[in-house]
Amino acid sequence: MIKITFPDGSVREYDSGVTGLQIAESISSRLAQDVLACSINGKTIELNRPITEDAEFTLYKWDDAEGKHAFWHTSAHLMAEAIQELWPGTQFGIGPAIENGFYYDVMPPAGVTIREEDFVKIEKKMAELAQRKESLVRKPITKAEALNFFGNLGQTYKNELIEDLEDGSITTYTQGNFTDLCRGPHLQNTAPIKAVKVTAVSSAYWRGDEKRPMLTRVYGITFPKKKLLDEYLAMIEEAKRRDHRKIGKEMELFMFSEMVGKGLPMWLPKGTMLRLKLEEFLKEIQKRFGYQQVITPHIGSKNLYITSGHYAKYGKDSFQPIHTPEEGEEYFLKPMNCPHHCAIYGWKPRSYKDLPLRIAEFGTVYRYEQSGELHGLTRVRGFTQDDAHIFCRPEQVKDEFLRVMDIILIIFRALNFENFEAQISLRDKVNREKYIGSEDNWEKAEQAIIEACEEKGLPARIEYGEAAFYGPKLDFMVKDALGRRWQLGTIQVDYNLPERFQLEYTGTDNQKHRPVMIHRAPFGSMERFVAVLIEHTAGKFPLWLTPDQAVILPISDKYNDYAKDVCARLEMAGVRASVDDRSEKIGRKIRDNELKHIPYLLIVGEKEAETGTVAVRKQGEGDEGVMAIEDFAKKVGDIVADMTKNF
RNA sequence: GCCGAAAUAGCUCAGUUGGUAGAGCGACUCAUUCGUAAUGAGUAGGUCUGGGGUUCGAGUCCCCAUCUCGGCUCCA
Repeated sequence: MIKITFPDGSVREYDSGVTGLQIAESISSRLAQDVLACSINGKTIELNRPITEDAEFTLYKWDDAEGKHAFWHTSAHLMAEAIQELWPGTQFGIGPAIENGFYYDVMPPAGVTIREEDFVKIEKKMAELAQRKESLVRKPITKAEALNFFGNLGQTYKNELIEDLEDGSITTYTQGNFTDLCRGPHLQNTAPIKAVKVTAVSSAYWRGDEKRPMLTRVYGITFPKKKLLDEYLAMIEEAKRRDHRKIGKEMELFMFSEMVGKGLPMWLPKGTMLRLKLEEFLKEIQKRFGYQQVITPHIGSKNLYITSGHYAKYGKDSFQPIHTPEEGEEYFLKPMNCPHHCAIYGWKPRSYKDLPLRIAEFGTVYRYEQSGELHGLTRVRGFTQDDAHIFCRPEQVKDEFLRVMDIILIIFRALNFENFEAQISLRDKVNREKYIGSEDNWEKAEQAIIEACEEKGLPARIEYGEAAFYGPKLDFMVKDALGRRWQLGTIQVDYNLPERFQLEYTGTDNQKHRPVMIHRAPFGSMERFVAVLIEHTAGKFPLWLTPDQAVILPISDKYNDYAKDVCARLEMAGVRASVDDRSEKIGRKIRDNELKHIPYLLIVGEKEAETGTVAVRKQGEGDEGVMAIEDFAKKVGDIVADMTKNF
């Protein structure tokens, strides 16, 4: 008999050799039906693997990450089997489960290219194979046997993988006619795979190395129920609907121009209004938190970046220097604001009484991102950081962290980012020689960050080895309505730049000391933040932020003058409104969603013109009745005041 | 940067094996003066991203460039 301990701590006894499935059956038949994999002592295994020792035991269903992982990993094998049947002679690379589904890197036989047109063929074959309910048979195999087996099949990529494995740890899994090198875990058979979708085909270098051959990467996703697949596809559609590039065009927020250059966004009037609102909002908060605004130039001399160390590190892969008529004189577009701010700090002697010194700037920076990496507003070559640098004494780090966190939390609350999490990036636990700064200061700062998160009640994940060489950091991620994770705000401690720029302050002891520098950007960049905000809200910005709070629609040309009058009176009362008098087809405009991003539609006609009123329709909520112009303005004003009272 | 796929009117897209460039929406004009998911008629808009080539003939086939998209890699 062996003792099996369940996650709730209860213990049951089973015969040695019992399988996960049998344990599930002993609990309930329903559970046995739903369960996909299990784990013993934290290691996920198949349901049909005999358990021969006392163990901590967990069952995984679809809702568990481990269950999905086994499901999709098995699906990857299933897709490989399908591809092997469709294109015999295909060589296989690796085929892991990923966050949403799985992929397999394959090298089809010469002359074959897998294209989108082939997806249905692959899906059908996979569904057909899944219905055979083939078991996945696990087999330990020696290294020599493995090399021989895959060598005979001509699977050179597999053999390369095997070379790196340790003899005795190698297993294969076989379902039907397909055998794959794999350590598992898997479903015990392919029967639960009920809905199959091949989602994309792309290419990827073998082992991510651009000098190695290029394999075809086929992406797919599978589900135990067709309904789940439909939901997933609906979610993808929703994501497309929310795409900030699409909404940005519809709302006329920003544009790109081939002539200006790729990755260089231009903010249109409405987008600029939105951005300026955000900037004002943050400036107001920063004023309260003791920041001073500065402005620095868009270029800096080569010497500045040699001092900062960026020249040595990034010179070649960046925008190339700007030359002047003077021989040998070089300037660079600034890739960050820190060196300029360091220069401001160093401009005059500083006392401990001056610290913390907080200098802020909406600083536009230019970085030569790889062309393939550019994406809408989220990845661009010129963007504006809501940057600030805090110069403080080491013992002030925690306090400053708390204050920056306050700012970030105010912003998140104001913009309804409810699902956010934090990641603390600390030093590697072992290799510490690569980090600059004293052990004492690092220790202090790392503790400060952890404590600050605890004090704020912020659930934070600690990642060791993720810190930059110059200091630990805290990043904020928000999850949008589709569960996608976005990195926004960041707070970073820096011991490096103060050192390089020889920044000092005079302490109470009348000695010179090195200040600590904190970089922080609550939005990250205006571009990326607006992109995330668009996708998060699907273009329905909070009323205080949206470029158009109301559009006035005269029911006919006769009331155009009245509409303009309404608009003027609303603007005087602080409501951002515009008139749309291009035609009288109000109904169709509403139906065609031409006005879908406008919170309030105000319809005016004879009755309204006579009584000085507007007929108010709140988008998505319906008619709110006829009200006096000033009453509507007050209503909007009240809503905005209510939204912004906590800022 | 690499691999692949696109690029046609302001927008969304169609354009069959190479044979006169299309639709819907939008814009404009005229009529209609209309109350919340479709008023009617008409007009204007395109060197089919740019440049070469093949061909009697190229939106369509080939080459090069640009930009966009999906990935890879990268991200101070």
